[in-house]
Amino acid sequence: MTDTKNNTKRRIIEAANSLFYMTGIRATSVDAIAEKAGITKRTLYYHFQSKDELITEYLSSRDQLNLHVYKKWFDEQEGDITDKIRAVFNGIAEITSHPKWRGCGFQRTAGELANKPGHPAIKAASLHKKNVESWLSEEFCHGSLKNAEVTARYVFLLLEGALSTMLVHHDPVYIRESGNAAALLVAHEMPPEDH
Amino acid sequence: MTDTKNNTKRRIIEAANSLFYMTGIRATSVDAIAEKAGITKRTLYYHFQSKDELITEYLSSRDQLNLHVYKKWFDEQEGDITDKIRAVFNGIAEITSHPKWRGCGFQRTAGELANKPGHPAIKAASLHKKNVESWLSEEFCHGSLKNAEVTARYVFLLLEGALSTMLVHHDPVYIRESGNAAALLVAHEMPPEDH
DNA sequence: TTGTGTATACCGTATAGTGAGTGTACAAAA
DNA sequence: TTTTGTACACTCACTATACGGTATACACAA
Repeated sequence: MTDTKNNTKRRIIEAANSLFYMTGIRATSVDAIAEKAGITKRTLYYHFQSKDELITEYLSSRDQLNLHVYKKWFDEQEGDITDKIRAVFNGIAEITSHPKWRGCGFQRTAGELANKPGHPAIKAASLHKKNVESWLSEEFCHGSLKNAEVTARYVFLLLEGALSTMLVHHDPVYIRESGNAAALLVAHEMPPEDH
Repeated sequence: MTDTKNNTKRRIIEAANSLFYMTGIRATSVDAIAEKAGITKRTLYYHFQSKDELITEYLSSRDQLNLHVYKKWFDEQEGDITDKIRAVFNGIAEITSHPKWRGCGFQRTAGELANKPGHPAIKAASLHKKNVESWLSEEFCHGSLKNAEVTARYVFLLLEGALSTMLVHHDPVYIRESGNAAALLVAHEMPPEDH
């Protein structure tokens, strides 16, 4: 049945998501994923052609989910754009402080696959990051920022810097300070009546 | 002879450096390192207790080397601090555009070892990043910047963002724009007579 | 000077386990 | 009857590390 198929496939991706993220791509065996999904390895290979394909689908499945979290923090914050941007960084500071946080899955996967240029999973990571930047750019346009695109890129770069620094230092202060820098750059481009 | 010992040890670290960086930590076998160093695996284990120890020494050996490159770009650039900072980002844009560039080794190693909190190699990565930030802070102090420490952190975060973004997108434009943002934040803190 | 003990530096060969991916068979659904 | 989804048992290559053993060099006692 197609329904069963999708269900099994979803369970596999869920198991892959959890293990790839917590343990790392290379350190996670296909056996472990199959076991966690409650199926045989042979069944996994019925649904996916290879481990590489599974890696790619894992990352792709995270794209909109992660983006949605950022959007929620942004939208639910009262105030002007600097307040909303700060809210995103504060949100990140909070979730990355959780002991189960293991860095940005997209960055880490791209890092592990750095020896395989052109790997589809790297493209999935690239796409996700482009989506984050585009979203920022749109919000800044709607907010009538002067150099919306460039500013979005600055904020995006600070976001990436905050994430990768958190992975190394495990100190959320860096994320909040990154948010300060972002707010500063955004305020610099705000129309006069808002500031 | 101690001389021979150091020589062998250095050769091992050199081989480890090359393979760990190009291929990744987990994807590199101890066998491959021994072979590249031209020794037996038994000899490698005579000089190093474990693969983990080798990983740690590999990263530690890169700390001052990488920092020195940044310093050189900074020192050799004529002009004010914004010019010098831009020179650092331009230098990074150049080397990261080389086809053999595989991302920041410290970030990538921290990413691969994310499932082993407290791993000595992660501490080595953390130390290196602290050294980069401290160096920036010192330079900004000597340059009489107003909020030297905070500004150094901002620039550091942009640097990390530039490196991790380059790993995902392979587009050096991001690095130059990151340099623009850094220059902007630095200019904002410069004493009036210089600006 | 000669002999003996000990540390250094190295090699070749196991070993116990894990890795991704397959061949074949069986059951249920279409 | 054919297709679809699943399982068991397997291959073969690789992996970190352990073990047993050897050649050289130097220190000190006879």
